[in-house]
Amino acid sequence: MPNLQDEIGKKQPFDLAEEEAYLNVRRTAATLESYFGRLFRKAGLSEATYNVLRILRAAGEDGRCWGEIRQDLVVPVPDVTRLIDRLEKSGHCERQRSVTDRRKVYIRITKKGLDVVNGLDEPVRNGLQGRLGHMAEADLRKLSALLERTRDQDN
Amino acid sequence: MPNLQDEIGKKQPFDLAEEEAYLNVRRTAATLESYFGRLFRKAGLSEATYNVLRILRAAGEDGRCWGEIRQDLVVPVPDVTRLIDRLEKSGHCERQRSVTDRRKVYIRITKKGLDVVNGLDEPVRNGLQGRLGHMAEADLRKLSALLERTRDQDN
DNA sequence: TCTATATACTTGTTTACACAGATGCCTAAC
DNA sequence: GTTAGGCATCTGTGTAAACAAGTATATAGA
Repeated sequence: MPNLQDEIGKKQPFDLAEEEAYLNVRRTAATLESYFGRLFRKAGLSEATYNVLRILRAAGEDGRCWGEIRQDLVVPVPDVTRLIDRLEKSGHCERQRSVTDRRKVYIRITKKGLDVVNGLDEPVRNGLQGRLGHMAEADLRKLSALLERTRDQDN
Repeated sequence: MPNLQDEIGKKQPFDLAEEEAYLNVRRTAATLESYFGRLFRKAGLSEATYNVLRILRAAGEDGRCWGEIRQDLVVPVPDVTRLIDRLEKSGHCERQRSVTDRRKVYIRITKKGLDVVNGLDEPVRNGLQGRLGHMAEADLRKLSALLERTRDQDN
């Protein structure tokens, strides 16, 4: 039963519910990121590159262009170009300039990239269930709903 | 009403409640991090250095040593040494080797550092209320409780 | 058609992160 | 008092993030 107040050795309870929520979000994210980051690294990926490969897998043969990938990313990344540079260099994806609009570059996943993401499906699913599966589905949905409300005030 | 499924252009709804929760946590954290990161950068700090300064402010005159700071950080940072190097270089804190145990290094906040953190109290509070204040306190506490449960299965 | 502006992406550069291994100091057993 | 082992912190090195500025292509108005 890790309570944040104890975890970080805080003396007084949180006065502001907003602050408590903020810190809990950040800490939980860091915990999950650390776990899945290790998992991805074993496969030679970072969380960001893994997510790009998932986007490319979903896009299929058509591929997806720079700006779309940038939009799709759950956690925004400022430097998508070099992230794709790395994936291309390691053979997980390939670039192809659009013929209709030569500014655009379409990116497709390769066989190698597909194999890597597919191979991660089961570990990821197991990881999710191992770390979050102890909670009832209703509580998880409730959590998601509250987090979405947290983002209502965007900018 | 930003729904994650729409935000990232996902076609099908999430099959796994765990995955939905995971992605929501990550995205919400990134959103908050981005907002407060900008706020801290205006004052010449990163989120990590700001948090260290808060820890040092709470420690007062006694200061706090490397390992304690590392423990206290809400979001773990592997390289606390150079983080403190930077804070020392910019004059926000100072090191002092312990006399009783010369392995330990106590770090104290300086006047300059104190001024910077104090000056951020109000903007941070405003930011928290601006971004999360639209939610009822009960919902925020509920959110915190659910997030803490998320971390029950640790490691 | 020529130019201005917007769009899509790339490159440069500085700074920070991440991991492994090294150093210096303390504690306690022999 | 000497040595073994552990602890607290630092350093080296490669990789990635962050921010700003640049290039090439397209679009739209005079």
